[in-house]
Amino acid sequence: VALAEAILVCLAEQPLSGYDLTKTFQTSIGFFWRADHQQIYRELRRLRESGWVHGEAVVQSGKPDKRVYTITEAGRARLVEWSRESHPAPPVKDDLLVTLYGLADVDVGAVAAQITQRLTAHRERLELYERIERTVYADVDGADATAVGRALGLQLGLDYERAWIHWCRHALARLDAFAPARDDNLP
Amino acid sequence: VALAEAILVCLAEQPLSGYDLTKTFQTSIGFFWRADHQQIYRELRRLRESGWVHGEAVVQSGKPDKRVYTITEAGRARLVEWSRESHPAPPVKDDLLVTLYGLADVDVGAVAAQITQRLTAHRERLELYERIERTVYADVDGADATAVGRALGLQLGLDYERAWIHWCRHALARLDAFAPARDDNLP
DNA sequence: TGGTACATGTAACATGTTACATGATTTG
DNA sequence: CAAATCATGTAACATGTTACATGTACCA
Repeated sequence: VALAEAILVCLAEQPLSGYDLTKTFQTSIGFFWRADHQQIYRELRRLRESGWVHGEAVVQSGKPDKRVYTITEAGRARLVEWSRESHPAPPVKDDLLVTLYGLADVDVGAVAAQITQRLTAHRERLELYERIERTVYADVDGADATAVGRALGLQLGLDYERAWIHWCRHALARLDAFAPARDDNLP
Repeated sequence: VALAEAILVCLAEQPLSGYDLTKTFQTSIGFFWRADHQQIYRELRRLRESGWVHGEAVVQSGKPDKRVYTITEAGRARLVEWSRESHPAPPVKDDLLVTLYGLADVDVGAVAAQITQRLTAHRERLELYERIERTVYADVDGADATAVGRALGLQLGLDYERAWIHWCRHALARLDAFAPARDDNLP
């Protein structure tokens, strides 16, 4: 039920087309909530029906026409209301942890290889966040709500990636002692 | 596509009924993959059709009859195959972070209150994990695959909860400086 | 000539959630 | 006497994923 509100959050900042939203959901807000264009177009239809956004066709030359969506007053009200509702921590759901749980019945070498993959991915993600930290949030401090909120989001990302990196290293050491790694496990 | 395999992991250890599985998915494996009874019964039907499990009706006296599921050889093979596939990190999806992203357009006090709620929940979860650590995994060290896998899962849980607790405290301090807390924000 | 960016959608399917449905036994 | 536990399921709906579908403009 939160894709609707995530879209409203984006539109509260500025009017955007479905295409623009799709890109936003791959980067900025995408760090906290993922959605692809199919979901976004479907949800925009509903938001229109609910009266939380309205769309205007914009004719462009050289490019296909687009439909730019703007949040309505009802949409803004909905957003504030939603922020007051309860948002419990989403449960962890992770295949890798399931393979670990069933380690006796799976390929231990393959699991270790997967953890190595994760380690790389988390390191890359951390570097990305550190770059963002240096470039975007280098100065802001006593700033506006948006800056504070995003700096906190970034901080969580940094903490999160560091915790995972730490764990991956620990897990690899542990698994390696248990079943020494061979390099032929990867597909 | 992983609920099927999560069920197979459980059944690889021991035969279980749908009801038993439901309970397992609320605790042990439930820390890594959540599912309710509706999903489990639906999936068991498919697993039966795929030939990965077979179920036997067990007549009980005093209690309703039950259907106990056992993993087949094909099921075990599937599990090993699955463990060799790629398991990329699941994307973060969290309402609270969306409210933070849109902090300028929501109720800041309510967001702070939500973070307080989270802090409490993560502390409780951490205590639970620490209890499990003391009681269940106090001794095991050079042990079998299952023990190693579960100890690693537990370690991740501990790291994860600690990272969140750390962040919640930081976030509350930051938000408090920005917009001093009032106690009337909760519903 | 092929790839990427722009731009919007539908259809089918898989997965997850909420509600409904039934009924015995045990525990407080 | 009410609630929880045991035990299994269906139905409807919401959400997420994969594939299909179309067409222009620009760049190498």
